[in-house]
Amino acid sequence: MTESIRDILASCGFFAEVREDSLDRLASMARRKHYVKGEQIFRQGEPCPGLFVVGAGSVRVFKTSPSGKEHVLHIIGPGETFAEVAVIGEFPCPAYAEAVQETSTVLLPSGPLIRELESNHALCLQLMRGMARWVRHLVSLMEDIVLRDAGERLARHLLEASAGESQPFALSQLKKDLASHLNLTSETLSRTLRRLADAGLIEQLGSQRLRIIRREELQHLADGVYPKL
Amino acid sequence: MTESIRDILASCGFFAEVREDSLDRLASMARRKHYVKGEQIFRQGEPCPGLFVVGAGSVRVFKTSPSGKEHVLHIIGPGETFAEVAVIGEFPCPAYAEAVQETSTVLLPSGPLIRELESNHALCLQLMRGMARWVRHLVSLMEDIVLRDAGERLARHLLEASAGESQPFALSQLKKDLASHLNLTSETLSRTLRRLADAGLIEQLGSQRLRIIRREELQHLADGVYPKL
DNA sequence: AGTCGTCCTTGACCTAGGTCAAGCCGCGCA
DNA sequence: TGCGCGGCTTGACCTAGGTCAAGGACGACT
Repeated sequence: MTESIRDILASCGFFAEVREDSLDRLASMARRKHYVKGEQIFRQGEPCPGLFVVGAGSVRVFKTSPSGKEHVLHIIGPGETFAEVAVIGEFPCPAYAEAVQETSTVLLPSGPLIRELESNHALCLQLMRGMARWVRHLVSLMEDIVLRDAGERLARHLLEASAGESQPFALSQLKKDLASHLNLTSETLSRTLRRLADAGLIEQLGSQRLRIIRREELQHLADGVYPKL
Repeated sequence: MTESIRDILASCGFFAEVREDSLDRLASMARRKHYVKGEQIFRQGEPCPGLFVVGAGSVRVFKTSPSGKEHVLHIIGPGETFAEVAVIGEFPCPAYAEAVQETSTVLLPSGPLIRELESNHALCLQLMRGMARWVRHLVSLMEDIVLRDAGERLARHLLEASAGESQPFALSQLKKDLASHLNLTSETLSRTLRRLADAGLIEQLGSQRLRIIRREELQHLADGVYPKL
């Protein structure tokens, strides 16, 4: 819990290949920020304070519509970062961020970080690759939302979240947040899980854990080959 | 039409701040590629040939679902680039690309470009900023699709496409492609345009041009404040 | 001028998924 | 040990937008 700034930065993929001395420089410009459950980290439209690295806890990044609906873009866990895009593009926060639980982060303030980027080529390359991954993820999320129905979307998500193995695993977020991420209501998510369970493709173990029983068929469903349900 | 490779690169925002000598290096590694109307440029899943810069014409970048539906991510016009993300992330083409019309492009092959990036800091910064913009655009498209209804989506698109002024302007793409981009069917797009026209917010001039009449109200509609239609 | 091939428009109908309402479950707290 | 509250489930109903089908407009060839 009381990891040092250095430790948290080092645990983050973005800074994996950065040289020791520049890691020190980054650490010296960084501040720790701590948030209680439900606390707002920043609001859409605010100037972006900098790049956040999560040390412990998790953060919900989401957008809202005028009518009050919200869409969670991403849940960020330990070792992951957020707001990097706004820092680099130097535009205001494009979304809201809020702590799901008690969360500790490291903040690399925009100004110094941008200056560091001007001179630190390795860091620049890293961030660029990180952003490329983020774009790919976004595009694939969009693809899901636009091209697939609820069942296919959910199947794809479960396959990815289960990380390959057929052991029971925990959803890394509340069902309602997962539903929002997949652009579903929690009611529909609930019903869809039920159908998968009834068809014997998965098994629900309590409300946060589940197990994939017939990975093969779930994969077919995700690919849209399966005769639906 | 027969602009030089240099000219096309120079016309592209990405390379605006790149020094003369590295622009020369880039030009020397580049090849021209020319496509006829409807020709495939690359297919999803193929290794990415490199970064494309459009000189003339336009390119449709889209994804398809197993069931055959397609979603156009972006229409790329002169001076714009595509496939940069795949080059930088070194993953396969994440979508299909196809020439909408007769199109000429410059291709900067992946290998040499990546090597150039390793040593060219200015180029690296440029590409990073370009990607940040692309992420912002993607997020805002997603926001539209997920949080807004057909009317709001269309209103937002029109306001953006009209580039501020109240002059008549041309849609930069076929209506069916625009519909797909906004995740609508062309039927719904047609009906929605009709409603806007009936309400006197816009005027349709032929099938590719239109004019915004009551920008104010269109803006309200886009913002979701307007009492719908 | 005629014919074909796109694209666009319009109408009638349908359905995936959202909305609303009720009840249940599980956990933290007194 | 009971209470309250947030999250989850289920059912009944509704609607935005998709699907299907039938023209209409317009340009590119012959």
